[in-house]
Amino acid sequence: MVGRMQCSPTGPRKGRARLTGRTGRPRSAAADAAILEATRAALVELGWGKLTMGDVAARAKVAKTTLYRRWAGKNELVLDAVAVLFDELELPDRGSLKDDIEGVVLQFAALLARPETKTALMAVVAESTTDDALRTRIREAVVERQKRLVVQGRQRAQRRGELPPDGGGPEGAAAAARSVDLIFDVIAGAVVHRALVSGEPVDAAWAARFTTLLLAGLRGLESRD
Amino acid sequence: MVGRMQCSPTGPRKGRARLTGRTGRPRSAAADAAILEATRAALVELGWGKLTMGDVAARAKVAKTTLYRRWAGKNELVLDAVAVLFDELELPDRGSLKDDIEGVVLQFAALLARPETKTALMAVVAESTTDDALRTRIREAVVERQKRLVVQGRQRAQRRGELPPDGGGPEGAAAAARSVDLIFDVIAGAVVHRALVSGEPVDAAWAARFTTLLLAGLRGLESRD
DNA sequence: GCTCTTTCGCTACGAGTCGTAGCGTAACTC
DNA sequence: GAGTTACGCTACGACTCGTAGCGAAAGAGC
Repeated sequence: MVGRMQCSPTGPRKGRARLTGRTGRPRSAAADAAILEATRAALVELGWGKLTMGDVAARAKVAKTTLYRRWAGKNELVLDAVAVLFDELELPDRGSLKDDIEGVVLQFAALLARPETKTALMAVVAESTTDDALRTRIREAVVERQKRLVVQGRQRAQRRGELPPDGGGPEGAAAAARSVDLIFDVIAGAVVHRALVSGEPVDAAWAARFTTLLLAGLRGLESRD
Repeated sequence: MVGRMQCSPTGPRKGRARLTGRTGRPRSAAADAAILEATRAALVELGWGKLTMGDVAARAKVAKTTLYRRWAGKNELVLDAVAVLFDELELPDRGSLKDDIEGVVLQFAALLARPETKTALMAVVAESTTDDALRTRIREAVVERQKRLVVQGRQRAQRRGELPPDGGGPEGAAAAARSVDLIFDVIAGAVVHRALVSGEPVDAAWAARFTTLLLAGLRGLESRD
């Protein structure tokens, strides 16, 4: 729920918000769900370019004005509609760093194979190049949240002894953060580029080759850093 | 000139086309240049989302109908307008594979830092997910043409002895082609992701770290492939 | 020169989308 | 019950799209 304009849909209140709860008719949580679902359906059928606010409203069976009361525009709506899909990504423990990476690469590829995610992700990123607020939202809703997978995989590999532990002190923490950022960009970037720009399949064979490359690089990088 | 509808702008004819040359008033090459330049200017000022065909026509001082006579729509026009920028990329020989890669990474980053390229590239790729013809054009006009940089860098490194030579026979050639594809997706993907999705700068320090990672991976990959 | 062919600029048009305003009604809090 | 907010609906001006039709311009072929 990144692009919501005000707040407080119907549902359980948190903390002292119960006391300061706003009066009046609450927003329908069901409408929210219907709108986001309708947005995803419209993305599948029409793609980003031909998707219109009026069409989404009709699918969700809400008034067009209700859409504009909650989201500033198409960008924010679509971002919210697809951001939740990225939270489904997980990092199952397959016993080795190589298998962990291959697993997450294939999972990510499956997500990007869905028509609603691929058309929406690229389009929203494109719009974010001329909209700073949108860029911030993308970072919060997608980028930063998925870095957890890299952090998690790295910790596991360090526990297994496959990678050296972080250096001590603030310096070591900064170096570790830089490594996480770099690895994240390499993995996500390579998969996205292969799938959407090159337009070729991210299958098990490619994932294996990519992982081999990355793993060799990781050992070289970590041993000297 | 990928998205042109028919052909033959004013200019020197090639081969026997001189004899079979069509009669009638030729298309204005100056108008072509003005339109593409106007498109880039509009991209800078408005970004993909707010760019309109009417606006481009006004900037280029041509009639809107002239635009539609040459390009099917916004997608094709913008692709042609930015594709030429990618041809400026070169691979200067800096003496070592590491320096060559760092150089091309920084060059690519500088290209992606330009507002017209970043907003256009992502948007056109997004549209291509629901338009097969457009996807093919992107591959021809951008992707395949830039793979030359990888091929070139690889050959240089092999000549220097920094990488092992390709294996013999059709099998070796296929493996080499797969390697080129993989490396291309990793380099281009990582830089694009860092610059546009993560939204952080691709500076010399990042390029050095990335190159170190890739280089270690390359040696590991090539030695066993 | 002349004719033929194609492109050009211009105007006008219906269709579709945008985002908002206004209104009466529904839902919930105190 | 009073107060407040969300909702559905309609209508609207502004804008963009992509096309059609016209007369004029620019070159090719004779």
